Amino acid sequence: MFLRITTAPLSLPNSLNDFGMTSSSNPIVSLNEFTYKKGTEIYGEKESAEYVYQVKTGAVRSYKLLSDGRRQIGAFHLVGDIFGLENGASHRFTAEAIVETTVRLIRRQSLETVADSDVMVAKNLLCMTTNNLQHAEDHMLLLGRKTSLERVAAFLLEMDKRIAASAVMALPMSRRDIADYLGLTLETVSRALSRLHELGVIGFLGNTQRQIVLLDRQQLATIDLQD
Amino acid sequence: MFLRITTAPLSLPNSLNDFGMTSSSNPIVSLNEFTYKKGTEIYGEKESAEYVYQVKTGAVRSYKLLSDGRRQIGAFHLVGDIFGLENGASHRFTAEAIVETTVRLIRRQSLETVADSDVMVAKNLLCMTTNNLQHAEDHMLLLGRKTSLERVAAFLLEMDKRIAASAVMALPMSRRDIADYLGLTLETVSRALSRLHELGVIGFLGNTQRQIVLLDRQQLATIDLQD
DNA sequence: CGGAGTGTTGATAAGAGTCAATACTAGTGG
DNA sequence: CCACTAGTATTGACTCTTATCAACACTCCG
Repeated sequence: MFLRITTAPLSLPNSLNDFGMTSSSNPIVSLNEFTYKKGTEIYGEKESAEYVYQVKTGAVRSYKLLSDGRRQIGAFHLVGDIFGLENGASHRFTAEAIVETTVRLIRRQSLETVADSDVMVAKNLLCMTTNNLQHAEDHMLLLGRKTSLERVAAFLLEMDKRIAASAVMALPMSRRDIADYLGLTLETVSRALSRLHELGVIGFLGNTQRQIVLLDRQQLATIDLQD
Repeated sequence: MFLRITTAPLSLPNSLNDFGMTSSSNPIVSLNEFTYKKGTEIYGEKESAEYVYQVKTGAVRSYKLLSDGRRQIGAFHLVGDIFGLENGASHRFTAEAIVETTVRLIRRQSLETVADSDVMVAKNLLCMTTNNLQHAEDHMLLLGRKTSLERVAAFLLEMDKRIAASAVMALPMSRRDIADYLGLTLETVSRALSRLHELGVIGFLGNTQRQIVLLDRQQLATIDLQD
């Protein structure tokens, strides 16, 4: 197997805090780390949801498949993001590591137990679910009504908000991943990026095609029509 | 104004129960009814969310608009459905009555107050939000990856589950509404329905085009590829 | 260096959109 | 009650965006 198991330090970093747990409210929640190689599955659709995950390093894609192989990526999970949070017992997406990825694991059951008594934790669960819902709602508008250029512009702006360490954005995902996120083909994504390049809105850095510089955020925002 | 205001009977019907409230847990939550005429707005996007709603009779569409008028309907709310539940302070959709519609109103604040103390209510809020999330996730797959025929088939099956009083389904919404829900044009929806009619999968009842009979659910499910 | 994986670009096809004509339905008022 | 009208639905002809198929280029590894 490709898994490397390590025990987390006892001084909690920030994952439990993200659920609104204070050090006093819950002393011991199983907290481990796993590392997944590029392209490996973290969990499958309809598998029982035993853990909730937080990305420590790397990037993850969550997707659904139709029976003939068509794929729709519902979300990308980047460093710090929590994913795999389901209310029912089973996962509604398949999650895969896009690149080598280390995640923190929280047992779902321990989380639920705490939520039963701690209203603060319960509220945070609701808040996180609501954020996911809001993202899905915005994405429905993109998938249902935006043109290919608008979709790619929206994608770049979203990633800029979430990744941009500096002016340059290092995308972990391939053109195919972007296409399956935006409901397009990889060729259409490539053409849209070329077009934005011609227009002087974005630039490519170095010799890789995944390092993108946003030269004109203003114009990108104009291309991506807002609601 | 088009509003008719009535006070609800003191014996709670089922709306508060839907939030997990027992008669003992909370005696008084403001509970009123409003009636909206066909086509009128119940609330607008970005308006502050003062109430949560439950459809008593009628039907509601929730949608987002792009600046140039393109519309994406995120959900239809039918009898019994609760909508307008936002975590943030403001609505993320515009809600309109599709036909004359009566709703029950619950003050958002009173709901929040109860949720702070009553874990049961908080859990029900989470559960409802999760159901909305699940619907949005499934709809992303439809919008991103399904063909027009698959979308219309999926729509009919969804409505069949939710409306079908008998074998016949009386759709409250127009072809345009269906189109904006499925990310298509009304012409494409009409053609898909005609095609399903030719194929003997559905039938039209009486002299209206909105009464549809599902003649072959099996084949409909085959057309709508599942994940 | 070689080969697999990834990305770009071009030619063509197909599905859905647009525009337009017509039919059907429901609501209005004489 | 019927005729008129506005709104809604269907269908056809044509266009356009995006998908598909294919060739080629680049990059990252071993």
